[in-house]
Amino acid sequence: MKIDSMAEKPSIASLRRWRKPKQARSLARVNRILDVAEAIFIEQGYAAATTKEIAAKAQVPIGSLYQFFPDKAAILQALAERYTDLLDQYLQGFNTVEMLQLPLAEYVKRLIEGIDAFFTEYSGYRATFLEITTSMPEIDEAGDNVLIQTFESILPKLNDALSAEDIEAIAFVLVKAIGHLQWISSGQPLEFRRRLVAETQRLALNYLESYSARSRDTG
Amino acid sequence: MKIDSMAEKPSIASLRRWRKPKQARSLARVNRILDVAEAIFIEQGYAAATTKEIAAKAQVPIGSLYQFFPDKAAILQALAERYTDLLDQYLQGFNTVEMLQLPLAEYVKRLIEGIDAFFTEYSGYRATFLEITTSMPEIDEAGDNVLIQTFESILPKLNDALSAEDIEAIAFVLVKAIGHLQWISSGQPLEFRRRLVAETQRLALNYLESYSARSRDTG
DNA sequence: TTCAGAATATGAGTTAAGCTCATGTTTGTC
DNA sequence: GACAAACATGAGCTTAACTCATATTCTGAA
Repeated sequence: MKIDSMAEKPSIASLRRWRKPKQARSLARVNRILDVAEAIFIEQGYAAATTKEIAAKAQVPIGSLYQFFPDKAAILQALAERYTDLLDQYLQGFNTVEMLQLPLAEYVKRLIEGIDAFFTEYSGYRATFLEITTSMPEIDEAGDNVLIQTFESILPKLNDALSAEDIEAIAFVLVKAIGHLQWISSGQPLEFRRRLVAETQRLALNYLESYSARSRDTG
Repeated sequence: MKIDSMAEKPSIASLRRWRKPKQARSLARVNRILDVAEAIFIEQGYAAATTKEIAAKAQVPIGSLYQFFPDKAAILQALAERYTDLLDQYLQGFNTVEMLQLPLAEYVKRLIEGIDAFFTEYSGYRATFLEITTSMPEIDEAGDNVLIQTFESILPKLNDALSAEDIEAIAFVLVKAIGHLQWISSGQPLEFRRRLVAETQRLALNYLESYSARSRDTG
C-alpha cells in the first residue's frame, strides 16, 4: 500500500521549459528527438553534441526541433525530467506503509540498496545528470527534496525530543551524503561499488543511531 | 612541523594544458587573463563568458590569449589549478606531526572546520569548480586523492585489524561524503551552514568510531 | 461539410562565439 | 649585431545555435 503524504511533493513539472505537443504525430516526433538526444549525449557528451545531428538522426528538420525546444539546454532538461519522474515514481512505490514501519536500520538498508538498483537499471541517468548538475542544480534538488521530506516525517519516531531544526539538518545531511555516495558509486567498478554500498549503509546507520533516544542524547 | 610522507602526492601539474610563459611580461598578462576570467566566470558563468570579453577586459588581443591557452576550457582548468594548489598547500600545512597525533575525533573536527574556513576565505573556489566538476572530473579527483591518502595512513592507528581493502573503502567514503557535504554547505546561508558543519563532523566521527577497535579511545 | 484559426512543418539564412594564421615585434644569447 | 625563440596582433575563417517567413495540416464550432 502506498502512502499519499507526499501528494503535494515539490513538483518538477513547473520547471518545464519545453512546449508539450498537442497532436499525437508531433508527440511522437518529440519523443524521437529525446531518444536520439539521449543516445548522442551519452556517446559524445552534451557539449559536443550538435542540434543539427540530433535533428538529422531523429529525421526531423532543425526548425521542427526548435518548434518544441527553445534551446539545446531544454532538450537536456526534458531528458532529466523523464528520469526524475521515474525516480520519483520509484520512491513513491518504495515508501509503502509497511516499509515505513520497518526499523530504521532496515529501512535505510533497503533504501540504499533500492537506489543502487535503480542506478543500475537506468544507466542513462548518470550520463544525463552528469551534465545537468552544474547547469541546472534546481533539478536534482527537486529529487532530493522528496527524500528529505520522507526522512523528516520518519525521524520523530527515532527520537521524539528532536527539534524541527535538528530534523531539518539531519535529513538534509543524510540525503545529500547518501545521494552523493551512490552517485559516485555508480561510476565505480562492480566490486568496489558493492563495498561502497555497504559502507554507505554503515555511514548512514551510525549517524542515525547517534541520534536514537536511548543511545546518547546530544540534542 | 610538516611531514613529507606526501612528497609524492598525485601531482596536478601533469594535467597542465596551457603553456606557461617564459618571459616576465607575458606571465603578468597570463595572470591578468586568469584574474579577469575568474571574475567573469563568477559573474556570468562559464558558458556565458566569451573569450573576446575576457581578452578585452584583460587588455590583451584575442590572439595573445590563444598564445597561451589552447582553448577556453584551458583557462578554466588553469584557474582550477590555482585553487587546487592552494588547497593542497593548505592541507600540507594542516597535516603537521602534532596534528596527526591528535585523537582522531579532534583531528576530524579540526579538518572539517579547516576546510570550511578555506571555502569561506576563497569564495571563488566554489564558482570555479561548479563548472569544472562535470567537464573535468579528474581535477577534483586529484584534490580528493590527497585527502584519501592521508586517511589511509591514519586509519591503521584507529584499528590495526583493518585490511587494506577496508581502509581503502573507508577513506574513500569518508573523503567523498565530507567533501560533498562541505561543498553543499558552502552554498547555504550562514546559520544553516554552521549547523551543517557540526552535522558533518558528527557523521564522520560516528562512522569512524564504528570501526574503532576498542570503541572509545582513539589516541 | 465547411472553414477559420490554431498547431505544426520546413530549411535557407542570420548571428556570434571559438579559434586560426600570416605577419610583425621583442627578448635572450653568443 | 645577428640569429633564434618567444611573444604580439587582429582580420577573418568555421561552425553551431538559433530565427523566421512561408507553407501545410489539424481541430472543433457552426
